[in-house]
Amino acid sequence: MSKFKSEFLHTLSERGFIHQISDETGLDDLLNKEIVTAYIGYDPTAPSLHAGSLIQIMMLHWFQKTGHRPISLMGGGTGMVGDPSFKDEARQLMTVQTIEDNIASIKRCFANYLTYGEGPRDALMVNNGEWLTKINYLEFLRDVGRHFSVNRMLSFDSVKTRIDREQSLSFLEFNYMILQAYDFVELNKRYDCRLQMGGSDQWGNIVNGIDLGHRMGTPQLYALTSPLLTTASGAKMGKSLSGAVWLNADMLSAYDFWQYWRNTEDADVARFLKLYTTLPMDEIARLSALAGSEINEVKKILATEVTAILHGRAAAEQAAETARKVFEEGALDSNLPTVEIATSEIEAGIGLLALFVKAGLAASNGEARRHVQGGAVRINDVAVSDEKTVIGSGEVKDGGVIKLSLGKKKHVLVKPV
RNA sequence: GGAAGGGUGCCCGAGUGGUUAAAGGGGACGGACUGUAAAUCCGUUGGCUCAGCCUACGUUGGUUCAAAUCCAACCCCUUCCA
Repeated sequence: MSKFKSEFLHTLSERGFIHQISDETGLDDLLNKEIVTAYIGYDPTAPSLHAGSLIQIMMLHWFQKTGHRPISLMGGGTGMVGDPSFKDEARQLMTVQTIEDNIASIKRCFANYLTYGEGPRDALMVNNGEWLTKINYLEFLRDVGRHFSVNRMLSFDSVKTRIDREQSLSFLEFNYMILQAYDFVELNKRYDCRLQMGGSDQWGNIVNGIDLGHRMGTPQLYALTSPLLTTASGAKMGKSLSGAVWLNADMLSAYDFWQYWRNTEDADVARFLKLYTTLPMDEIARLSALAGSEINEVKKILATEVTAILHGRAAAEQAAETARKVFEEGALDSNLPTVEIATSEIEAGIGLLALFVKAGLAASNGEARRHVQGGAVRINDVAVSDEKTVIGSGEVKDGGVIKLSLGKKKHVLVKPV
């Protein structure tokens, strides 16, 4: 039983997306009455978003699916400042070029979750650099700045971490929340945007936008935040065996993405099915009831469903099949991540350590050496304990590849070309 | 501009002349056990041509047989004063 009338809030509520809403009843009524426009902002701090942002993207997805118009806002302007919220220390400033490149790269993954276009319910891709870069400082201070109380801004939890740690909070960063508040007002003027969503760490920034709206004469604006997601054991979402779980395929293969979800903790499976897949709730309820060895099958479904939305159904099933061959049959599958290397190098013989570095399985010879000493290294599924081993063409198997394994889970094929 | 405190490895944090590639913790990675899970236990966690060598404690110089540790200048941060 949901207390919400609107399909959107009902869906988000039953799937566990909601942390806080500024005015539940007001927002519910509005959503029930008309097509609403909402936005979520993404700062271009890297060339790709990672799994930590996925929950936000899914919110926009459901927003559109339940009949409303989502805006994905690229922080081309705010990215030049850097959000200090809950950060221990200042971020490195990015160059304008980096920001632009990152935006171009980030944009690509959104099309898998949202339908963009010109229709009333089609999603919009907007860059706040459009208006932020044109701001005239004095005008801005007089029109917008006068509505902000520094006393109040200093009291926000989001900046307290910084203050408490006696880390410098520069004036530049301090302005971030003003710019984000202004974004909300600007998006209201331009697109009649009424709702801003985000992670719970964004609450202060969003509420600031609502306040600014009041003072600058917008209609009532609303805030909705999602819980800050950690895994059951407390780790932040989006980190994996080897770094961030990127959404862009050129930074993380569909196979590795699938693996990330396959390795979900038992305690997280039900929650993740609701948040990250679009499977119907009754199906999720059925899957969540499974336990013991069956939960492993559910994890595969989770992995395949999440991967299918991002990388396409075919790629997801391919990843599942590759994993099945590798883990359940111990076989070699040509769809494992592959690294090409010159045939001449193999024929001449290449040191084991150097090969692992080339394959991206180790950052340095020393790290590779330690892995060998730790007994983690296998070549063609045969454990290797001598770090001085030289790999030659004799190691190339039928498929024309050499299989390198680090631990039980990381496998890379080396292909001479 | 003045005064005081501070800048140590991925992060936190000990270390005030030699036995310090730097305690301890966290994180990460590997191994064992399992179910490609969690928990637990064990190991690793600067680089290299690895029983040896090189580089490292904000930066640059200096003192010394020997410096993260002492001195000088500079840079940056915090707090208070102007």
